[in-house]
Amino acid sequence: MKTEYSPRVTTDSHAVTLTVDCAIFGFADDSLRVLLVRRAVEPYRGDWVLPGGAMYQNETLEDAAIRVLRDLVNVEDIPMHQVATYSAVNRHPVRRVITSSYFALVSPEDHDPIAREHLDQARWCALNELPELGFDHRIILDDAYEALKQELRSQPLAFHLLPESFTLKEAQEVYEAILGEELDRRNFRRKILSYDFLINTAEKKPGVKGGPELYRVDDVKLEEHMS
Amino acid sequence: MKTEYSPRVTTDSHAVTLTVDCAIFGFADDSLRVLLVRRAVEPYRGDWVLPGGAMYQNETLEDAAIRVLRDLVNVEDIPMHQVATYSAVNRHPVRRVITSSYFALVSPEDHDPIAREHLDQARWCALNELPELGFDHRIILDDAYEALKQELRSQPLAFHLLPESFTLKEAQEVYEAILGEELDRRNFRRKILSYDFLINTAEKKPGVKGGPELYRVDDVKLEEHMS
DNA sequence: GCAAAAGTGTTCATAGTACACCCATGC
DNA sequence: GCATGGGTGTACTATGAACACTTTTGC
Repeated sequence: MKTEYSPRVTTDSHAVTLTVDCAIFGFADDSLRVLLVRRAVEPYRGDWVLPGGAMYQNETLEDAAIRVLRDLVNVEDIPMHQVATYSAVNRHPVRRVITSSYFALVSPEDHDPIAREHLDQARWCALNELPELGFDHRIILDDAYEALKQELRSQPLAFHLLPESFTLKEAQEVYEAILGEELDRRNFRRKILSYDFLINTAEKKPGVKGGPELYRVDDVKLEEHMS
Repeated sequence: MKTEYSPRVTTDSHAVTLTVDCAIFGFADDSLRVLLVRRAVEPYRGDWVLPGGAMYQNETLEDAAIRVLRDLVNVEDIPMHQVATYSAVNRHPVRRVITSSYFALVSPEDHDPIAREHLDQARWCALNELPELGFDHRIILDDAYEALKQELRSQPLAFHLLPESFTLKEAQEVYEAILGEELDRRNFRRKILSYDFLINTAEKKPGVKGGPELYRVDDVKLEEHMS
């Protein structure tokens, strides 16, 4: 681990710490999960929280969020979306800590998360089985989840969760898990096929009843749909 | 344009300043304006920027934004909306400054803005006549303007700009100025009358051709529409 | 062959957009 | 009385929601 300093933020007279907290969402076991870590130090020792950390001197907040993501699940090139900045005076019981939140959407099976430093556990937690979270992280998580859903409704940002080729049913299951609601199969088909980044491979997925067709994404055209 | 600023001797290499910058929008002379101030000190001396300032020790970012608003135009009880946080390492040429942006919508005629401290001018500037802005404030302003438009499309947040009673034409002019586009009179009527917070006062505005009817807002019901 | 899943099209409701006529008022 | 602006209603379009039947495959 690098020996970086987290900058002390000066306001008019006193020190404020600036951090990022990341809601890293992943799709596993047919449900949407979020990566939580458990604190091994005070305050909130033993409580689950969103992974986060102090911003370093020569990086942006987004850099810091990407670093947190990389250190935890060893994933890069995943877009981080800024959600909001939380600055309540007493949100940290000891110091003044202001945090900016980000969310990302990854494939959990890629790598196991690693609990580092002042953490003793890390796990993918289903959204409907959340423990109580330390600090104001439940609010941050809820806000991030709303932002994720809103983004997904207007942009196809979940296709990197799928394998190289996939059935529309699999894509629909990802959408349903993220949005937390069931979707009509035909309406879903029509909607995502109306984009033009899905390519029918003319192959059928073997071993599955019904013989579903396999699709893959045209990365160039998909990129055009991400504004 | 930009001139030389006094190079800073680094005394604390880990210091970051946390500020707010406010896009305070107002409706005057039939056009949407934004409050700009001119810097009287380096860096960006002589350049127009969004009003802002450092967050104090015992206030939130929102408190700071409200304070900036109050100090400049002496208006309170106006909702401030957080837009985003900007943390590019070199966005301030001298120090590391991270800023959170807010927007608000006020009636400019209420009070004249006051240039204080390290500012020498303040004025309401029409959005289509913007000067070049210092720092990255043009980007911040553009983002805030987009956020304002998006909010207005989904929430009736402009009615506090209107007098106690007003005609629908006057309301429409406010909407058109903010959204930057002309609206169809009948569609606009239908849309805002479909909400239930507008009360027809059964009076007509005197001195105006056509005899437009005066409306006022039911504050309780309006509040219900603000989520 | 039969159960389960995949592929396909139509209808309806809703929201937004475009548009034309009559009425009230100021001058 | 006439020009200007205010008030009203209808048709078109796009978008999302609801819904049923046929075809393919695993077993």
